[in-house]
Amino acid sequence: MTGVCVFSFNSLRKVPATIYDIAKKAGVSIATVSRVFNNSANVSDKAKKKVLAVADEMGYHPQAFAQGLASRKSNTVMVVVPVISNYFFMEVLGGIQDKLSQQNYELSIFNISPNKDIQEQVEHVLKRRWAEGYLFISIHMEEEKWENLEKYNVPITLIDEYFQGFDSVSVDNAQGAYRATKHFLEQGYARVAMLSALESSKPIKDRLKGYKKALNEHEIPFDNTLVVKGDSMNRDGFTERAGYEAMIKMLEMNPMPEACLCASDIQAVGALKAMQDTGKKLPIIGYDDIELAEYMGLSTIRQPMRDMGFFATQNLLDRMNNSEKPISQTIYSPELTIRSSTSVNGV
Amino acid sequence: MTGVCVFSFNSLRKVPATIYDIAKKAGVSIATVSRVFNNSANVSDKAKKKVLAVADEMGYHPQAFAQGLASRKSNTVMVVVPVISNYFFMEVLGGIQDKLSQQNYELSIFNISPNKDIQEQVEHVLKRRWAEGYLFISIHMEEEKWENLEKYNVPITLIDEYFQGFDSVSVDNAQGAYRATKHFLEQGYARVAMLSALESSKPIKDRLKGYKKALNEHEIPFDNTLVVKGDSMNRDGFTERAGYEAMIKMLEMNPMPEACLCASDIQAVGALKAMQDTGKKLPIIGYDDIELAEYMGLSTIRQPMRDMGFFATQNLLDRMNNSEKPISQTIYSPELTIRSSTSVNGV
DNA sequence: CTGAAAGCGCTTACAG
DNA sequence: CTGAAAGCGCTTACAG
Repeated sequence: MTGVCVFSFNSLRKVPATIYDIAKKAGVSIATVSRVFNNSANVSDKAKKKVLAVADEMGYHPQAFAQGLASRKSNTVMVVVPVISNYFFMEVLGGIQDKLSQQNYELSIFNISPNKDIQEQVEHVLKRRWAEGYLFISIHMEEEKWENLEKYNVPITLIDEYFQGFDSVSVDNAQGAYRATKHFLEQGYARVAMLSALESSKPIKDRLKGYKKALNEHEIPFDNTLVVKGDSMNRDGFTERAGYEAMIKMLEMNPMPEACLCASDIQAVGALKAMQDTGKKLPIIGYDDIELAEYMGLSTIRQPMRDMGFFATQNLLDRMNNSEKPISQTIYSPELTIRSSTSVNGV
Repeated sequence: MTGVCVFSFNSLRKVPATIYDIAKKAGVSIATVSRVFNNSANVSDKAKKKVLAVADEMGYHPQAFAQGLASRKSNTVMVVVPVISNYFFMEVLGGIQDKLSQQNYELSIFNISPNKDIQEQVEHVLKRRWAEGYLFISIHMEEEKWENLEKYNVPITLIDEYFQGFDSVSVDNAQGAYRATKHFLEQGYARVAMLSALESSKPIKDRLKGYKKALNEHEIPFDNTLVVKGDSMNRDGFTERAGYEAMIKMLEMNPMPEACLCASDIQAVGALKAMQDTGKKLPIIGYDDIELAEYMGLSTIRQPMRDMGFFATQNLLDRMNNSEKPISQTIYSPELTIRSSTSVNGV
């Protein structure tokens, strides 16, 4: 019954070695073992080798939580997001990882539930002191609520949101919508529609401003009926489905809009499908420039999502190392990329 | 200079309250405070209220690391992935979050770097004992290496990988490719191509098997030239670009393949673009059924990514609560979803 | 229901 | 270069 023996042997080894075990076996003090693993201070080569050998043999490695408590450093960066499964976050996360992988930090993710009070959840997270620094992606709150977070005195960088008390990295949403609308108006289209999403969401609010501004410059009165959204409102309406629904509505209008600016590429994909299904067509511009956009011939407003994640993380790490660093507000300017979806022949 | 006063006041509060501060101020022992926050045991209503009031006033909340060390529970689930910014992982992650948000666990993410030794990285992560349970997504290793992990005696669930020593949740890749190929063959196509990716990647290997099996059943000899991949190999070639490149190659073949099975929807998107750019066309089937597929009219092999994440997490939590639970291997059967990309008229 | 006390596994001045 | 010792902020039997 060798199998059983092996098993019980494993069971005995269940309790992992601690720094004491290593110290004893290596014939040194725990302080020395600790120093070796922090490859800090000056430890004799001999001691170091011995410790490493014993540690390897016993499969020892310092336990993160004990280290964290004793050193008062968690070595963790926490990303706080509203929903995880979303193109924008995925790209931003990619950038965050690119930066973080160069360092030696753990990455934790905290999902803000849309059903509970945001501020409460955020404060709860901060109070636990799980991480040394926080990246908030697309978390939108009123000024006073952000202000209220300053007292935690912990490094925070905002992505896709702005508040003067914290470092932030965002894109000028109004500018993006303005450029897209302007483009259409300059092409001679007058009835330019906006394929929208949840009105109360921050990006929509800002983009609506840019849309109106462009109309205004061309002395075209704002027409509320030209701002259309779908009925499906999961993910605040930033989905293929919602885009499809909205475009169907537009195509049924009489007269039809002449051109359309979409709140996201993903909605634009739905919109393209709607045009295809109905056989009707109008030029559209997306928003984001996700990787797919190029392959779908979708004209779009480019947001440098990956760069934003990378840069924000760099910024956060800088602040973690130097809390006196002046607060920086970085605002990217989105660019219009023209592809086939804006041409008269369509896709 | 009120502003300055407020600031210095905040600075003084920099050191967060501990359980001792709360205990003293509430006139109870630290044990009682601890009990209140673990809403465990029996604490008198009076004491509870008092503690909670004081804690709220001082902005106190137990510190995660200290709790973790003392209780020997990290309350964390760690997801180990090769790349973070990828459609498949994003969807699986979504499922994981769906499940985890019902519980009270932290989510950590560890990125395996493709440049370093996988096993080493994995072992390092386990040794740190950061999490109570681990979800490995698309991490592929040889049997012995997985075996070697058993000694850590920690709950692990594999997603998109199989090893008999751990719980696993995967999809039958051979089966998926088999079904897609079979579909084409039954339609009467003989020269069915496979738009591939990095040959050494596990899913590609398995899918190639299914592809061959179907050919074999129809007594069609395997033709290596019909297995084509792109030149861009980032993300192992599972990108729009690689799909585009591969399809261009196929369309230049003489004679052209009659139909094509793609290794992922994202590659299929690139392939569609290639067909459009060249004006040539052949029926294709994707793989994954990402949300976009429906809107692009892409026929595809459906993998229940979100479900897999959800189910795997449930499985992991179960094991964390009961290490005696028998090992379970869950294998999903992928289904073929027919849309317009397989019809003769194309998309 | 409650408290005193030991312990979780490390780090880090301090003294040598 | 090295060790003894205090401390990080909690949890949890144990005894009452």
